[in-house]
Amino acid sequence: MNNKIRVRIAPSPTGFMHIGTARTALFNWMFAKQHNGAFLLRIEDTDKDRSKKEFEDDIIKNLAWLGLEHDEFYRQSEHIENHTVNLKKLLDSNKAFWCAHTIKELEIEAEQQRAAKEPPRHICEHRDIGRTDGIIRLRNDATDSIVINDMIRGDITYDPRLFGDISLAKNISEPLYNFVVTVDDFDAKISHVIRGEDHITNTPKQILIGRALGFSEPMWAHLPLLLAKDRTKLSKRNGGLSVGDCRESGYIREAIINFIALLGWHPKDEIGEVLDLETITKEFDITRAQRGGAIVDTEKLDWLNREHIKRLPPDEQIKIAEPFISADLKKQIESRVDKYISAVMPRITKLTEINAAIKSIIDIPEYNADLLLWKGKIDRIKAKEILESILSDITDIETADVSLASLIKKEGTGPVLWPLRVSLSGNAISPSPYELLYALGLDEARARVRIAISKLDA
RNA sequence: GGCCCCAUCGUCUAAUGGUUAGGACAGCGCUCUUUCAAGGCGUAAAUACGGGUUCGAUUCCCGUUGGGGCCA
Repeated sequence: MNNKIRVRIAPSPTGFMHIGTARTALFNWMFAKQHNGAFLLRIEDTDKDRSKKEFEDDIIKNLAWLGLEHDEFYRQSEHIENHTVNLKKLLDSNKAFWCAHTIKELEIEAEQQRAAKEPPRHICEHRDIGRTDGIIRLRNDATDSIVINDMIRGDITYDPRLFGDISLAKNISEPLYNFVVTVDDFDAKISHVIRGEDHITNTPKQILIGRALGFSEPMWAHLPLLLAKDRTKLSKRNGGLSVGDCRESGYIREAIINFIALLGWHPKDEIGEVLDLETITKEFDITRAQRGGAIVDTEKLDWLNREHIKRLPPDEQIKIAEPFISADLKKQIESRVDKYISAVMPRITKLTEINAAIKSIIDIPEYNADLLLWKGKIDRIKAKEILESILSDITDIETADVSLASLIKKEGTGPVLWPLRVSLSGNAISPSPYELLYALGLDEARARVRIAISKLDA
């Protein structure tokens, strides 16, 4: 099968994986899934000085965590011989040549062109002198317009004369970016190149290089960039979020996937915006992607995180929350960890808030007896009477809600639940009395009610 | 500096010649409720500007402005 869909992401391991990379990965992954194709991960590690194993590991780990598993993996550095072979091919066929101009000379030329408002390009007079030092360039004689047929943007036209002789490699074993990408993509039989808009200008050069090598041209799609608040390209410096940071600050994978999918693409109104990966993949259409850059604003991420947490089944909630609970706290609540998590989960935005939320239940503050009096509508005597009824009625946590229901029927909702809430939490603001009851357990709950009664006596 | 891309509420976006310019988040208000949150209901908020084309432009064309990217 020659026409199998094959896509890739090609991050360089020079920093922690940021959400822009994740978004490109997601769109590629979905495109592959939709067409029963393959999704490749290529680590662009040719820059030895800046590439680090740590970052490569981070990319692999977070891609997996997000659920965007790749079908094939390779490192660019492992393909160097292949780059050299192709470089030689070009040199031998006289399609490439050595340019021996010094960096200094090139800089001066660029400066002059700039001053004269000419396009910055180097048309080299070393083309046919047969030197074998300097850098390797492509002999660029193209005059016909190069048209990129972009799946998102339509036709983009370039005049190839504006590029001059494109640089390919520093030497026979040190190829440059555009050359490497072209060779690797062809080699991996990439059918569709889906990448960020920052690569649009590289595309015509890659097309030219591909043509010289006799390669078939892939389809192109250039995604809008993710922008920081100041509208510049999102990067580590201007507050760009890394996927690892998001995870550590308590965003769950479903929320992150949903959030980045909405940056540059939008589902039909009818199905809403809170969606899982499967649904997004089903609905996604690359040709309908947005063309303008998108500012990353985490307010919506917060909302999506809450929504997705709420949608998780209870046992799953416990599973994802547990790693966020500190060792000290775990020791303190031991066997009741699950119950505390369940009590607190529906009202938190990020998983990192869970420690504080649980602590606020455990550490009951000192409070004034008057707080027990619901909206001033019951007096101390009544409050005490109700709390004593609660104490005698609730003898089993499993049937607590039934006992409370009958008491509420007699006394009213507020008069019963308010003093109970305050007794159990010491606060006017807290999870519901029911949730507190289940979290604290019968013994602790009863102890707290007794304290409340004694306060009313005082 | 050259070339390329882009332009709808604060933000993410829908509407590919005919809509009271729609939705979501955030904001504000009301409401429900045992508190808070959530929920429900409501409200405010946008087609950058100027020319065309057309019976009719958010939509097509040109220009301006603005933003972004790549190159060196």
